Amino acid sequence: MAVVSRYTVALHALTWLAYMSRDKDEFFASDRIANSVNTSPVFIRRILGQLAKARLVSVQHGGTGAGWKLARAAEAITLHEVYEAVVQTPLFELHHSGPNLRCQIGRGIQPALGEIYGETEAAMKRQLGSTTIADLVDSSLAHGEDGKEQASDGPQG
Amino acid sequence: MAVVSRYTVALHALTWLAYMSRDKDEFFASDRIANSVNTSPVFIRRILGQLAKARLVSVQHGGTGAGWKLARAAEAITLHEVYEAVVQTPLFELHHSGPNLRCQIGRGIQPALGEIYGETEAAMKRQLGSTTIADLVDSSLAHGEDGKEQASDGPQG
DNA sequence: ACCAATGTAACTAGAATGGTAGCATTGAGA
DNA sequence: TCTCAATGCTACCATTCTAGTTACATTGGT
Repeated sequence: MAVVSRYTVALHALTWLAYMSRDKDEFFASDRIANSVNTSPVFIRRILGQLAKARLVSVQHGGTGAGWKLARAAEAITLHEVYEAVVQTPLFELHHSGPNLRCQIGRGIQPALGEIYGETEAAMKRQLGSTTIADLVDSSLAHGEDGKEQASDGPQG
Repeated sequence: MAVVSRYTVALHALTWLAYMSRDKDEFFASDRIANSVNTSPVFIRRILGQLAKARLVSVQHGGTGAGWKLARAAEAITLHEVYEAVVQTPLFELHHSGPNLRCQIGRGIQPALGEIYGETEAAMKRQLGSTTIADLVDSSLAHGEDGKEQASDGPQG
């Protein structure tokens, strides 16, 4: 498999928040985000909680206007920051059970792979750093134009 | 989690085969490779079978000298090729259950992410393409120098 | 005080990974 | 032709991870 869909959900949530914040600057409940992403509110809250720890979103716990909103302008949040906030595990896994250390190759393969895996993950993150949530909003709106016939009850679906 | 350890095992196996082939050009059994990687021969055979389909290794099915060897020089096998041979799933997962298509963002987010994910995976593969199995052999040997005291019963240990 | 919303823990179903066992097949060598 | 070491393949299992669900305590405007 691959990078978990948690990352996709995080990006979707942030993109949705950025889009909704264009009209009014308020907090939005996890139910509404979950509705757009088509998942459970608890799952959304778990992920947004991680984004809040990374200071990418602000949270309002109680009261009538409780919910979430971006902590910064969408132009100032890169996909790389979101990745760091949501994904903790390294991109490449090493051996489940360590290699045989009595073997010449087995002794050196892990540090050798560690270097290469590190460079590769860095290249991936460099690419993610070149896109922002604002870019994602624009791109999503451009791609969403086609199927307009299904739009019915507003942007939050 | 991340890219499965299958990829690490594939690289380890190829590196080991490249190292062993420096002395004699013969086929090596999956048992010996499994011993260095510290896993089961069946798992090794599953992975080497994929590498054989991609024409990266040759296989000898029966007879006394049955086993595996590199199909090309180690200098001519890039880590990108190994990745393509072993990993079929995309690097990033999209929504488990598709997003809400009645939402403006939900309608456009998947194609938008598809573009970005494609570019990111391409950047990762570009980086992997800059390293060969021969590089891995050299790097492994350099890193393995330190713990020489454990070397006892030969390189396949 | 009310109550809408979050935070969090526990439990579950489903999928994926890697290990194990069994058996048919291959093919060089005696 | 027979032997036998090795692969190919299938089925099954334990473990782990993901995401969904439920439940309940907590927060904090009104």
